[in-house]
Amino acid sequence: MARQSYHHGDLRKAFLDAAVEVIGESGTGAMSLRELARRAGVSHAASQHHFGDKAGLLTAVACQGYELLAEALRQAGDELLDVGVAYVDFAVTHRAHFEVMFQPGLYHADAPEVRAARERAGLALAGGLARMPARRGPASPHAPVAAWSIVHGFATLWLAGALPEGLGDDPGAAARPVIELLFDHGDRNGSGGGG
Amino acid sequence: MARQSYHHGDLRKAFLDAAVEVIGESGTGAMSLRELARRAGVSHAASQHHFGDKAGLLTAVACQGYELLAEALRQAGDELLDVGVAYVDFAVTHRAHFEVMFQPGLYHADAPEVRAARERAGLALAGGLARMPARRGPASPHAPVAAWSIVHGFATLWLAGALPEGLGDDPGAAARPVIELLFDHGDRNGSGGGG
DNA sequence: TGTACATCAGTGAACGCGCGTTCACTGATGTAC
DNA sequence: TGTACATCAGTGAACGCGCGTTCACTGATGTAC
Repeated sequence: MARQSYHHGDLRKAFLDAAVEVIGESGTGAMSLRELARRAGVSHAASQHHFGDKAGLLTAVACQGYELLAEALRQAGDELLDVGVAYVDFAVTHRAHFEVMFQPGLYHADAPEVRAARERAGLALAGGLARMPARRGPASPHAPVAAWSIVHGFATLWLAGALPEGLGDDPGAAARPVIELLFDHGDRNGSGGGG
Repeated sequence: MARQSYHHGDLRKAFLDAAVEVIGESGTGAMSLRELARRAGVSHAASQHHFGDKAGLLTAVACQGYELLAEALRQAGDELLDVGVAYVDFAVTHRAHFEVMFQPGLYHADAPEVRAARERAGLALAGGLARMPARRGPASPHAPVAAWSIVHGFATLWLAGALPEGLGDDPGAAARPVIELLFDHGDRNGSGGGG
C-alpha cells in the first residue's frame, strides 16, 4: 500500500482518520503528531502544512465531531427520545470525537468554524426537545439541561466502563428506558407484582 | 519554607496534594512526577519510594477521590435530591479527583483498595436512592442509572464549560431543579398563561 | 503543443526539551542489647 | 546512657526515549502565454 507519487492525495483526511483511530484506541493523551505521520506513511513534519500545529489538528477533529453529531441528531427524527438515543449512540461510536469535543483545553475551542459547528449541533439537540412539551412532559426551563445531562452522563459513564453490568451490548437501547424516565415515570398506575 | 531535615515528614501527602493541584489547574495530561517533586521541594525520584510509578500515584488519587466522594454523599443526608446535589458539588470542588476517577486507563483501577473505595461510594449513592421510591417517584429498575446519569452529566458538562450561561455561580444550586425534574414534572397541574 | 514560472505538498535533518525509570549512594531514624 | 546495626527515606547523576517545532530543501502540480 505504499504511496506511489510524491503527493499523498488527501493527507488532511489521512491525518484526521489516524487521529480518530489513535484517540479511539488509547485516548487523547496517547496521540502524537509523529504517530499519526507514521500511520499515514508520511514524514512527521507533513502535518504542519495542513494543520499548523497539534492544537490545530485537534481543532479539526472537534469540528468534524460537532458536524457528525449535528447530522446524527438531525437524522434521528423528531422524537426527543430518539434524539437522546442518537446522542448516546454517537458518543459510543465516535468515542474519539466525543472525547476531544468536551476537552476544550486541547484545541482552539473559540475558532469560528468550531463555534459554528457546535451551534449547529446545539440546535439539533434543542430541536428535538422543542417538539416534546406539546405532547407530554415538562415545559420547565430546566428541561433542556436535564435532557442533555442525562444523555451526556449516560454516555460518559458507559464510555468509562463505570455502569453496572447487565445493560447489554447496545448502549442506545440501554439508554432508552433511562431517558424515558425523565419524562414518564413508568408504571405509576399499573404497579404491583412482577413476573 | 525550606525543609529543615533530610526527611520530609509526610511526603506521600505532599505528592498527593501537589498532584491534585496540578491536575486541577491543567488536567491529567499536564501532570508529571517531576513537576510534583518540584512543588514538594524534593528530588524527582523521591516519589518512587511511596508510589512505585506514575500509575501508582494516580491510583492513590483515585482511591482518595472515591473515599472523599463516599463521605460527601453520606453527609448529604437521606434525600436523593441532596445526594445528587452533593455529587455535583463534589465533582466541581474536587475536579482533579473526579477527572482521574473516571479515566480508569490512567491508574490501577482493579487494585483492591480502589475497588473497595469505589464500592463504598456506589453504596452511598445508591443509599440515597433507596429511600426515595417510598415517598414518591419511580420504582423503575432504571432509576439508579438515570439518577447517576443526570448528576454525572450535569457535573461533566459544567466542568467542560459546555452549559449555557445564566446558570449562576453555584453548580449545586443550579443542578437542584434539573435533578428535581427527574422525579417531579413541576407545574403539571398549574399550567396556563405565562407572565 | 510547448515552455517558463509560481505555487503547493511533502522531506529529512536538526534543535532543544521534559519525561519516567534505574541505581548506587547517603543521611536519618529506630531498635536491640 | 551508650553503642551497633538494620531499616527507612530522599539524593543526584545517568539512561534512553519520544515529542513538537523549525528550516532549507525538492519533487510535483497547475497556470499563463
